[in-house]
Amino acid sequence: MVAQSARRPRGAERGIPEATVARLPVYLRALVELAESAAATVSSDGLAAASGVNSAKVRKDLSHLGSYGTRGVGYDVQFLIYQISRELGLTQDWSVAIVGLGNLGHALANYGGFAQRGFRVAALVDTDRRRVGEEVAGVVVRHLDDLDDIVAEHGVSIGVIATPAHAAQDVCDRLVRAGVTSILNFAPVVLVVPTGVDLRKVDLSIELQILSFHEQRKAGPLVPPGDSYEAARTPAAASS
Amino acid sequence: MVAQSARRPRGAERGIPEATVARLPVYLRALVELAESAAATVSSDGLAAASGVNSAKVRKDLSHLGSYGTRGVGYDVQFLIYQISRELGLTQDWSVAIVGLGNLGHALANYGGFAQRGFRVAALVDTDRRRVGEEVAGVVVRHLDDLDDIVAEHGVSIGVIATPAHAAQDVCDRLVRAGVTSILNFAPVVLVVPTGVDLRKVDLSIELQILSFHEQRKAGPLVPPGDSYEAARTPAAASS
DNA sequence: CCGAGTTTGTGCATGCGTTCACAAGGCGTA
DNA sequence: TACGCCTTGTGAACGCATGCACAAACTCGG
Repeated sequence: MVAQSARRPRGAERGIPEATVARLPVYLRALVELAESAAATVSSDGLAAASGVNSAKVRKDLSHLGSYGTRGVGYDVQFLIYQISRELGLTQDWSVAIVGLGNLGHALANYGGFAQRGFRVAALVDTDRRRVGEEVAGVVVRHLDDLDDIVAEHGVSIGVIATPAHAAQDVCDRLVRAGVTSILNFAPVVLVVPTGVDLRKVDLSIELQILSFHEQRKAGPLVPPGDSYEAARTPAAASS
Repeated sequence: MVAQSARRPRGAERGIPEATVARLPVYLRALVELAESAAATVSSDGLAAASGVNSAKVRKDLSHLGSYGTRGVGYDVQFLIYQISRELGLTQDWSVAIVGLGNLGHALANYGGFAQRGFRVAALVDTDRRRVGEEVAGVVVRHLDDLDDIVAEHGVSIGVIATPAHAAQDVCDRLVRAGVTSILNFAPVVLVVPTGVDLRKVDLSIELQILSFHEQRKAGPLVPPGDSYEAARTPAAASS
């Protein structure tokens, strides 16, 4: 799903599986909670319970970072928090630009979870002249045409796209041209990026459709497979 | 990630792989766009390009639904739209309740992408007495304590949790008790649900952390692995 | 009716991710 | 120091997903 990131053929050294990377933030959150309840160490079983996975997975995941546990004891909570933070690149701050200030863009700009992890919302960008100049979450909204300057000024490396679908690819291209190398896309559209740029997507409507699939299975399908197409020429999804 | 959903040991018949289910909504969106540009048929290559995957995957995915293509021609766009919609359960409407009307809850309530796919935002729920009674996106906000009635009234089967983390598990329990069997969680916390309830999560902060990991790799790690822990006893992540 | 061109459907090989199960290793107590 | 207890780290087996490559099957033109 994500682009590449240099092949690293040598052994286990330095090659962390993508599935593991996706779980590290979950462990990190669980560990921070444990630290708050004054726990000094935690076993793979304990961390597994707090993260909603099984303990074998926890141990294998953590083993990719190095041998940071102590047999018979567990893992030092503070030390593990530091190691995971470092591995995820959270020991430095990242500047984020959010493009598109509709409902979702506003929500993201005000979302507290970003700043907590070292992500600074450095810039807000829109094309609507009425929104430009306005202040949202303490940041002044600027125009998309100034993107190159904005990215350079703040050293933005991560861009968040919260525009309507039809504008997303253009915004994406502009972000890439301005020098942004990681993009998080909320627009319901497939984006194309050049090699070297990482792209992740969050699609609210797709999540609901997956739930719908399983929900239907629970009740048993109402329509027998393959049938009754002619009786319903206009399917549920009719517009873009 | 999702709970279970009855084992179906028999052959290829009726057992659609989870990875395929996750891609069907993407195909569906691409097909609807193709239909708008008046295309009658599409090849696996064409659909693959529009969906950002490769054509072998498209063919294998679609083969799980049945043999709906014509060799030498491709797939009938309208027919495929209908078949995927039916498989995903989108030929019926689903009632959705959104709990928590902060910035994100508002954004979700106003998000047009839901209604388009047959998801009706039937109810908005909050605990803040000042918000109860208010109208958002044409729906009156009601109190969490009335959840049982609300779910029963509207036949809600899907719940969306957009509350702060500390309230999420309680809200989740209440939803389950009221009869909701599918839950989409936006709160940054690991939820526990009984067997038979499907749970999916969207975590904005985790997505950024994954991007951060890859971003760091591009530049080369600033801190040599395993070192300098003592110099930085307070990691980036310090609060919940 | 035939042959060239096109595109599906799928068997097979490969790789990644998960899980089991256990040896290796560290701690505490006597 | 020695022994028993606990937990990590990992080898190995398994299962799922991906992608290749090709036979089967359909269309169209002559």
